[in-house]
Parts: sequence; C-alpha cells; structure tokens
Amino acid sequence: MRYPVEQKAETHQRIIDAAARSFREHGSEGQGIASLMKDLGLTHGGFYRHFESKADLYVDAITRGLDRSGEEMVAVAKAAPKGKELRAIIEHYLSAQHVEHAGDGCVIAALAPEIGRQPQAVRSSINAAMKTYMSHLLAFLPGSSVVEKRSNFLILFPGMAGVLMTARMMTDPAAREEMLAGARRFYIDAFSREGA
Amino acid sequence: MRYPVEQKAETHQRIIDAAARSFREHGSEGQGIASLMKDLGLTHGGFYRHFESKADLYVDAITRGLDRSGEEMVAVAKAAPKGKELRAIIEHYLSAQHVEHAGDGCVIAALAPEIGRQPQAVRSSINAAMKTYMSHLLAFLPGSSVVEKRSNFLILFPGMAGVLMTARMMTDPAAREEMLAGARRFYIDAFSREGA
DNA sequence: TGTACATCAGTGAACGCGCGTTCACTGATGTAC
DNA sequence: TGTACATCAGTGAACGCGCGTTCACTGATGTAC
Repeated sequence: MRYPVEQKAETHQRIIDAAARSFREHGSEGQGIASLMKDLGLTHGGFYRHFESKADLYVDAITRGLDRSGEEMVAVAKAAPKGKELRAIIEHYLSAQHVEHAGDGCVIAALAPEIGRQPQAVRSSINAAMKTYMSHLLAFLPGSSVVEKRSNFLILFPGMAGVLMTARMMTDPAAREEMLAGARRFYIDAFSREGA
Repeated sequence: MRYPVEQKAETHQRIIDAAARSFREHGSEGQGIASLMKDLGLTHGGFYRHFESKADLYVDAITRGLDRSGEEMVAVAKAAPKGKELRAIIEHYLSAQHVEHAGDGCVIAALAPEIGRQPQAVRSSINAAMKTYMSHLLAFLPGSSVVEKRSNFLILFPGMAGVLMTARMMTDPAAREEMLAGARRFYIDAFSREGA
C-alpha cells in the first residue's frame, strides 16, 4: 500500500536510531536486521527500501550515535556552573549511569575496537563524525590554542573511554566504582582548572 | 589413528595460541572454528576433543593473551635502564608497532567492549586474569602503597588502551602518530618520575 | 469533480551461506596377556 | 618377545540455525486526464 508522505523519512530515522542504540548495546553483530525491524513493528524486507546493506546502516548509525552524544555532552557542559563545564563533562562521562547504559552512551567506548577493524572507507566516514564530535567540545577544553585543545581532547576522551570500557568488564561493583571515582579525580585534576 | 603421547597437550596449546591471536586481530566472531583449525593444519571436528565449545575456548584464549602480554610488559620493563621501567612500558604500549599489530598486542585494547558484553561467568574468569596481569606490573607503578599503585594502574592502563583503540580507528597516519606522541608525553609526565 | 492508472513503503516466503556442533569412522600407538 | 585388543586425536560428511539479502506481491495514496 501507499503510505503517508512523510512516513518514509520518519521510518528511515527510526531505523537509524534503533540501530545506533542496538549496535552500542550488543555490538553491530549482536542483533540481526529482522529482529531490529521487528522492534520497530516492521518486517525485514522493508529494510532494503531504506539502506543498501547492513554496512550502509552501520556508518549512519555510528554517525547518529556520535552526533547525539556530542549534543548531550554540550548540553551537560552548558547546564554546569560557569568554569565547571569540563568537570561536569568528566563526571557525566565517568558516571555509573554511563557504565550501565551503553545503549545511549559513548559510541567509542561501546565499539572502538570493531570500528578499528572496519574497511578504510567506513572508518573514513566515521572519522569525519568523530571530528565533528570533537569540534563541538573543544571550547570546554584547556589550552591557549586550538592545537593545544585538540591535543588535550585526544588524551582526555580516549582515556575516559578506556576507563568506561574497563569498568564495563569488571564484575565487582565496588572495585568498579572505586576505579571510576579515581579516574574522575585524576582527569578533573589534570584537565579542569576549577578542580574543587 | 593414535597420536604421540604429548601431542594432545601440544595441539591444545596451539589452538589457544591461534585463537588468542585471531580474536585480538579479528574479534571473537571474525574467524570460525573450521578456519582456525585449518590454519593449524587440522580439521574442525577435532576441536571438540579439546574444548567443550567456542565459548570455552574464549576464556582460555583471552587469559592466554593477557598472560603473554603481561610477560612481555614485564620483560620490557626489566630491559629498561633503572628508574625508567614505567617510561619503557608506556613507550612500548603506545607505539606505532602496537597500533598496527593488534594480534599480539593488548587484549583489552583489542576486545574490551565485547568482553564487557559477555555473561557474568565469562567476565569473572577474565577478571581473574586481569588481576594477575595487574599484579605483575604493580611493581613498576608510582605510589607508596599497593592501594595507591593499584589506583594508578587503573588510570594509566585503561587510559592507554583507550588511546590505542582510538589510534586504530584513525585513518590519517599523521594525526594518529601525533596523538600517540602526545599521549606518551602526557602519561610519562603524569606517572613516570624519571620523565626525561 | 470523477475515474483510471502509477507509485512505492512495507510484507513475508524463499535464497544461499557460513556458522557451531555432532558423530560414525580411522588407524597408529599403548596395554594386557 | 609376540599377539590381540583397546584407546582416542583427528577426519570429514552432515545437522540445524540464523544471518543478510532478494523478490513477487499488496494496496492506499498521489497524479493525470
């Protein structure tokens, strides 16, 4: 049947959103197309009216995830008291909440190694999205030039992602929280001037 | 046919070694049992004389990988001039070599998110291997007590893993090397007393 | 305004494929006598 | 020491299954006249 005009674009976005969440939560091979579409109340055949292949969706979903969490980080910073923006970002990123909800958390912390294994073309598109992510957050980083801010970003964010992933591997909740707290202290001290 | 007596144990070890490398290089779902056994000059049927399932092999392979790279890190430290052990570890971990050879590199940097998605029982065994890894390296970390050393370890190593994974995602070799160099400087400065 | 036709998002059966796993079999070596 | 038999690491055909993908079909809406 013919569907209302705006519906296609809407469905397209819903697929990307669902994939962005599913890939982060279960890995990109954790859920199949059929199951993903079913979660949206659709059947798998229709998927190919929206994407050429699952690999095609992959890039869009990763990009969407990066965009969304970039926006969220900026929102967190803007909601923080003046001078405490980066501190708020660090505390938000390294929270127990973030550890427990990979599905709407950082894409890098959820998928970095498998992104690293993607073909050059896929990684290239994702790199562009990563640059956008970085550019929105640079304002909150210490440094007297963009080069310096960028350099600091590329230590802080990968570092925090590593801590988050490690926390997700840990089975002992107390050890996990201790580690998070230590990392928060360390990164706030190292990068956020207004530490206290 | 009946095979020489020591052969079973030997084959068992060879399977674990091959899996440890393959899982780190391609992810644990990147290569099937049949292909893995074929690389060893064997057929897939024999696999089940050694392991109950692929999941069973998973734990052994991850453990093996952690043990081996733990040993390597200790060797690197011991080969370094007195007082520069941690510096040597950091430079070795954050090297272009390590970025390019995931197969015999750090297990965490290669597989952390997918380990985080494993069932509790699997993660629990892997946590034990991680603790062993950590215990062998604690001697080279700053801190006046084990608690302090442990706390430093849990910032340094996850942080470096995050940097390594991020480097592996990057398509621009210059940007990658710049990032690695910056991270080396940062971590040496933050954790290795004899910086220069 | 009313009618005929084209469109195309979504359906669901069917496809080939690779996966993990099973199992009857092989046959050189170890063991029992 | 020689013979008969048991063992069991490794073989390779076969299994069920879920995957990504294809395709003939549906039918409400948009468009042409």
